[in-house]
Amino acid sequence: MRHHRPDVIDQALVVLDDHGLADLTMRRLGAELGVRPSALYHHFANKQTLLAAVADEILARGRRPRRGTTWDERAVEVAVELRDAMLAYRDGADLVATAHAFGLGAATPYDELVAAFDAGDLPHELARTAAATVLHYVFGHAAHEQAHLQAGSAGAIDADPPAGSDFDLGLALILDGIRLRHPQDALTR
Amino acid sequence: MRHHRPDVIDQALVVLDDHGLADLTMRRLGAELGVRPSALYHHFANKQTLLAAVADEILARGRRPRRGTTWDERAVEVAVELRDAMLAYRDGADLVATAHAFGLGAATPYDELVAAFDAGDLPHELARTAAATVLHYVFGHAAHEQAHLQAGSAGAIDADPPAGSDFDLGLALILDGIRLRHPQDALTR
DNA sequence: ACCTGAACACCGTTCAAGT
DNA sequence: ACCTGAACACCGTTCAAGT
Repeated sequence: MRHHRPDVIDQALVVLDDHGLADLTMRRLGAELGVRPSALYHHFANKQTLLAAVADEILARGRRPRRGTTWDERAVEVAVELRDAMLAYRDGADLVATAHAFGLGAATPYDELVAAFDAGDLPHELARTAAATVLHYVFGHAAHEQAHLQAGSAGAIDADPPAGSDFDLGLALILDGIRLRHPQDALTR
Repeated sequence: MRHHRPDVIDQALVVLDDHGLADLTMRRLGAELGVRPSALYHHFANKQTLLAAVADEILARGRRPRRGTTWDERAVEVAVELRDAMLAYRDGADLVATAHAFGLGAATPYDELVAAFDAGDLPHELARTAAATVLHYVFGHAAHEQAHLQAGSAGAIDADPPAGSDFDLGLALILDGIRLRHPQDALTR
């Protein structure tokens, strides 16, 4: 059976969701495709590149229409969409955050956030910092929450209770900090 | 040569700083200690536990006296100390953040942040969310910055310019969001 | 208490060669 | 264009046995 790039990505998502990021190996992925591991290197230069493509696919599958009209509504939409997209796959947050840290893939959420803040007439440097701040928060919160979820089913971890939906509260808190620095309608809400 | 737990941790920090987290393997660490890899399992149950101990040591070495008097000054101090501690070792942010996500080690910064916010008479649930938000931001920002630093010397990564010291701006933004929810002196500054 | 020796069950990656 | 076969240079972990 001959495969193309998208087939490999699709199967990688299946392996990821069924067995987790640690078990998403080139050898296992090859096996599930009925192919030798070396065959994967025809489609991707290395594992890191493959993972970046998988991260992008996770974000693409989570994409949804924008409904908000104001700059802050749109920023929240981007953040929530990103979070939901990552949580839809096992270890999704870890995978997407790592790919982003490496500068590979997952650039669009950042760009969309910057665009939202730019549209809000924030000074551009503040828009970039605000976007990075929101992004780091969403990545960190999702990764932390997901680590605890997988800990529930497996062993390990004793720490604090599941983060649950204090996500919204933390996000609102950051957004308020941003609104405070908004030239016009500061805190008009 | 016979070693004790602290010797192993010290050498692990040397390997980490010299060669990075990816090269911090049980086999390499054993070799640098003049010992078989299996000997390390006398001191630590597994690699994850060892890494958690290394993360704690990084934080312990970065500890500094508290000077601030107000709750928000102390929160900033904790955040900056945490960031500086992680940046002091190669891949430090990645290591500490991962250990924290796994619920192993690195619990003190969170506890200290909660204590600071509690001292500020914030509702306790808000204090916990605020602490988690700051923590996620610090982890994310430091890990991202460090990934770009190591990218400068190695290959890969094309993305945005180094985050530099917009760290303070992002942190101030979050702190303002928290102050907004403060019962008394909201925005007294 | 701390370590060795030897094994088990894996990894990512390269590369000539096949169809 | 897509894949095989075979190899290279590694991993973490276990466990009986040594001192």
